[in-house]
Amino acid sequence: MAKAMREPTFWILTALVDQARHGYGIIQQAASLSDGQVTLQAGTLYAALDRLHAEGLVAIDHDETVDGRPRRYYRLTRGGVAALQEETTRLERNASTASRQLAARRHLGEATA
Amino acid sequence: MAKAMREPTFWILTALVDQARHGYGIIQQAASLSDGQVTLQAGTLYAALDRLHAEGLVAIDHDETVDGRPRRYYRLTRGGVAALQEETTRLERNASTASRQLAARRHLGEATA
DNA sequence: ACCTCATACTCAGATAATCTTTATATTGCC
DNA sequence: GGCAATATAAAGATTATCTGAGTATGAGGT
Repeated sequence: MAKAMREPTFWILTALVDQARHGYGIIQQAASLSDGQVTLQAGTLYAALDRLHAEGLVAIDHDETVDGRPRRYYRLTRGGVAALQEETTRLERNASTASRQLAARRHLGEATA
Repeated sequence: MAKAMREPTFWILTALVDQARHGYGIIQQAASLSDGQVTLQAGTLYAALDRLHAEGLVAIDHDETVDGRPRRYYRLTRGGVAALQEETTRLERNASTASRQLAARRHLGEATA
């Protein structure tokens, strides 16, 4: 079965589509894009970034140091963009299949409890 | 963060929308609805059905015995229909957000590698 | 001076859904 | 006789994510 991307991973990629961002910036962008519905956990995020980097979906853009604290910026690779595009298409298809089935059920008077 | 439903779970619920089905029937319906893209594993399926039953999203419709082998039919509860509807809406929103971001990127000439 | 909040990252341990594999059993086809 | 399809169950492994703690700085409030 087509390996499903998990939600946090999906939002990380989506947050990086328009520009390179550092960890905290990704968390904020994901929250903003989802109208506050998505709150990425720090532990999830950095683990996922390591994994996505190893898989070649994100690359390290550059490192900065601000007030003695390091900041690492990440960006999508071409593979990352392609993966997100594929995933988006899959989500659309899944949603429309379920929608169609749900609509068909409604026609029938909703017998089941 | 809104607890994300995993794909196999999503397909099990979708396969049960129109009628009660037994395990093997669910596997076939999921394959059919997804044009062969989804192949539910038996181990995943029965574990998920137990879980979904415990959560009240699916109910046992009835048991049959065919050739000495038991067959258990499952159906969606109202809660199951509602959960699938919610999940479908979420998928649509997620997909359209990612779509919008991807489209915006395309405008910019795709600088990043 | 002290506290809290926002920023920014790291790591250890637990949880939970899924996957893999194995087992069992019958029917029908070649 | 053996293999594929039907049909379910259960043990063991994998893995992404979550929880929670730790480290550290600067700004704003009391």
